[in-house]
Amino acid sequence: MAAPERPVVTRFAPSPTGFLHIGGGRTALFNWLYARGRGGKFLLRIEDTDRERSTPEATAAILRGLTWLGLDWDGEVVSQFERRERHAEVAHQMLARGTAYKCFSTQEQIAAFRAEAEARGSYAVFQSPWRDADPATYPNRPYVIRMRAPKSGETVIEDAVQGTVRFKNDQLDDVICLRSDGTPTYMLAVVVDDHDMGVTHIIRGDDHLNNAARHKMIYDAMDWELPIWAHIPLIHGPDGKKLSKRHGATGVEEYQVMGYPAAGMRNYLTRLGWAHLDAEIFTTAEALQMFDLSGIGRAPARLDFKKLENTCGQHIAMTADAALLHELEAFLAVSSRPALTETQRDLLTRAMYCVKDRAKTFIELLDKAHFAMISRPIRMEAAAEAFLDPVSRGMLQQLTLQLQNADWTKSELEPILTSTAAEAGIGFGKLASPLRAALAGRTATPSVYDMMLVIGRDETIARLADAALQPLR
RNA sequence: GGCCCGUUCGUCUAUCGGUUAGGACACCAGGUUUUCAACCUGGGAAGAGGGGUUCAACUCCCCUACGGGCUGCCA
Repeated sequence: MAAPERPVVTRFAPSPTGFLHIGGGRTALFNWLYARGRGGKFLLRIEDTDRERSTPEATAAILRGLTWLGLDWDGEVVSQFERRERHAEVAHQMLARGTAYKCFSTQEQIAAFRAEAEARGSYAVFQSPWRDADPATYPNRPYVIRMRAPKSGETVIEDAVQGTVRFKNDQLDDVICLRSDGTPTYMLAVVVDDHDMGVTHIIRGDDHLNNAARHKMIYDAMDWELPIWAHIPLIHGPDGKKLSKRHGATGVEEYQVMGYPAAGMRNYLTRLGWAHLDAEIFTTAEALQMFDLSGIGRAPARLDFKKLENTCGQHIAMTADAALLHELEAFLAVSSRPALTETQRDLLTRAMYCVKDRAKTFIELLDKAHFAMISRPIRMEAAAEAFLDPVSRGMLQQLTLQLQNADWTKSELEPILTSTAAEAGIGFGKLASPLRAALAGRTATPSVYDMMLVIGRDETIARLADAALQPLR
């Protein structure tokens, strides 16, 4: 076990082969929470050693995704590819220490070995004939550097999530550390980088649990201090299968475009596969206080969009108006929607109090605030127009007269509306519906009082007049 | 095939040998109501199956079933 007083250093190490996957985002979040909650460092390394599949566009997309989620990293982004000399250096150190050896077996020979084993019905791991060969017999052709792994006994991983996991060493082959072209493999590169970067806690997907045994052997071969491993289960789709495109959005940025607030995403993702008693809705500051490896579950969790929406809705409701407006404008930009005009921004600010506790996404927020964003003459939906029959129009005209000199407060408006309805001998709903139609051109809106207060007296009276003049169909 | 991991309401989960198995989302019913929501009240809903260990098992052990991962000169 590592010394507990070592300052915490975590890292996120994605391969730049596409956008930031939602599962990767959660892995990054867990690492970030763990480090930041303990005054530690959170590092970012791009595992770009696969030159065929790695692209700068993917790296940029990953950085954007992390930034949107609010996961800031310490120091420069590390490129694994740029550290290849160092990896090769370590491979040669292993050679010098005798914990690795040169293997001259060709890929054809290895493939033939596997094919033969499979034909016999056995699945033996490849045993290099060069492991104990006399250097005098080395041929003059390219070779790989393989780790000299222990052949008997077992390798034990103490995992903070999975517990004690034991691997029989005869199940593990001598992993290749350096390819025949002199480039490092993932197996070597991760260990060297994590060691050099001082990573103390490796929180990653449990698809790497098996690899941890091989990683440990490399740490041991170099006499390096072991990190704490925490292998977390992957996220699955609603049907319990591995999350894929057919489940809908898999990229973090897609969620941004769908209008989910980052704080809600963080909350939801934190709770997905992690729990602290009954904590459900919390701020990031609270999450930093609570988050711990011991709260991580061992079973894969399924994405539940309904719960995501609920969580996001609660975050929108509890976010301060100014911050909400700021994030909304960022949303408009990334979702290629028109930016707010000065007037719209002003009206939206005034409308925020009556729309934010009903919206689950920024798209819904905008929709609820529709009445405040439009300008005359407003477009009238057919269902709304249906409320503007001659009788209702007469009533609205009556109402307009009363509004001319009213104080524009809810306590003043309320008796005016109720008495207008009472004098007409109808329920309040019969007045509210045409009024709503006249004010918003829709049938579903915030309360008529809120709308009137937000748009003000002049605009209210103007819209009522427009409605009265609207040609009957 | 081998190795490794997992399995509590539909979903996310609490429980860390003794609970009427709790909460949240979702769902259903009722209430409130000027629309949509929101909100309030109530309700149904779970320990994969089988063996052990124990006075006592969701909790510990084993087997089976099912799901997932690894088994590359990919990461």
